[in-house]
Amino acid sequence: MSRRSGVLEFAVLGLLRESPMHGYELRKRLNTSLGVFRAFSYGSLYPCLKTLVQHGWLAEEPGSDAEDPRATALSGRRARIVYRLTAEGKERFEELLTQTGPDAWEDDNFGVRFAFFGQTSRDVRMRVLEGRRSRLEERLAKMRASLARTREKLDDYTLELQRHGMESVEREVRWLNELIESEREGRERGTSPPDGSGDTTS
Amino acid sequence: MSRRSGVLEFAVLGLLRESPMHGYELRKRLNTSLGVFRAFSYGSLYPCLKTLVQHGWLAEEPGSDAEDPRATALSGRRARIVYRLTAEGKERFEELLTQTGPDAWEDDNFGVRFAFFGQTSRDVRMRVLEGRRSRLEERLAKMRASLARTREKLDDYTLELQRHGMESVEREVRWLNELIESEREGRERGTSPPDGSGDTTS
DNA sequence: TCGTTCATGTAACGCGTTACATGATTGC
DNA sequence: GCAATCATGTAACGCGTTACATGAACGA
Repeated sequence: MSRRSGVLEFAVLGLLRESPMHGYELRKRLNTSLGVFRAFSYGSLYPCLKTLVQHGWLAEEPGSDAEDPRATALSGRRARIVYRLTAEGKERFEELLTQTGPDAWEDDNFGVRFAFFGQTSRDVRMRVLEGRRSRLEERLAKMRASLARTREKLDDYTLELQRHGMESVEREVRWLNELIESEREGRERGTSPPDGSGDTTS
Repeated sequence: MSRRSGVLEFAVLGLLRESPMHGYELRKRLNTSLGVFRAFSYGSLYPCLKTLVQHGWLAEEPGSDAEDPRATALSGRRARIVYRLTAEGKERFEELLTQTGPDAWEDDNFGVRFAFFGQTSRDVRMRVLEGRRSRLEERLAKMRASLARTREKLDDYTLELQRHGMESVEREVRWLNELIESEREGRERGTSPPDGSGDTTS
């Protein structure tokens, strides 16, 4: 077996849930819709697609003017392979959506998770948001403690760096608070996030 | 050969420049002074130390007695190996400091770079800061373009995510502007960013 | 004496990239 | 016809982690 990726698997399943696509297109979407944060390469994508097919979560479909991609490939003509999410694939995606990971799976890949909130039920959204918030706050506590211990020993640049780092984390916590709040005041539908205007405290 | 790490190498050389240390101690420093951002494990550290010794950039010392008061403050333990930066190591570090990398070496590891600004000359600091700023602005341009192209097709959560991402980047650009400004108004010395005072090195 | 922290190290794996190889389609 | 882009794929490497193994000293 190979490539039990995690993020990539999740993202692929999520994108294909909206509509079938071939690999090339898929990669472009990964780098625009989601990919402001993450940029995957073909070297990751194609092997991943293969294993997903092997698991039965995706099905290959012939491209537009060919019947069987493999057969046409042998006859010297390259057709694109369009991937479609199977019923099992849908289940799998659902499972991954719900999964409030045992590890830091939600931490590094929070962005990707968030990108699929439109597909997610409200209570899972809440769980993910609150989970991230609490981890960030934990981290913040550590930073503060560490800073209190070593403040005098650090030079000014290091100090400024830490200050800026903490500020960023604090800012994200506030952002999460807003999101959680706006989830809480009843938006059952998968749309309409907080508010259009980005006002943030300074 | 193994482990031509980059960041880790840089960080180790930089920390050892201040004072000799053994691996265990080194790792702790990596996870406090710098390590709010990066946390290295022994599995990376020890092999790295070995190759640095092979290159002649570090020298191993028996590490018991009182030649150096700081490194041996807790002496009496197991035969730990204290690493000291050689003259060649100092050169190497200098070289890495100056190196305005051909790749994204400055991008992912900007934090670590910044942490050693105290050791860095003002013009190099400027180059690094401006380099990062321009890369962030470039990225910002891409995000804006991509957003303009696909705005209608994205659901609200994705949109909010991108908005927040851009805001963060914009914020960092402003931070960099302040830093650059404060470098520009004549701080020839190796220290004294925004607030605080004091001088540690050079 | 027994668990914890200190201290050093290795092997295997994870997750992804770059570089390479191949061929088809489009546009000038 | 020839370059650029579309499209798929593999092999090798990069950079780091976790899990494991070892052992000395400290504290209760």
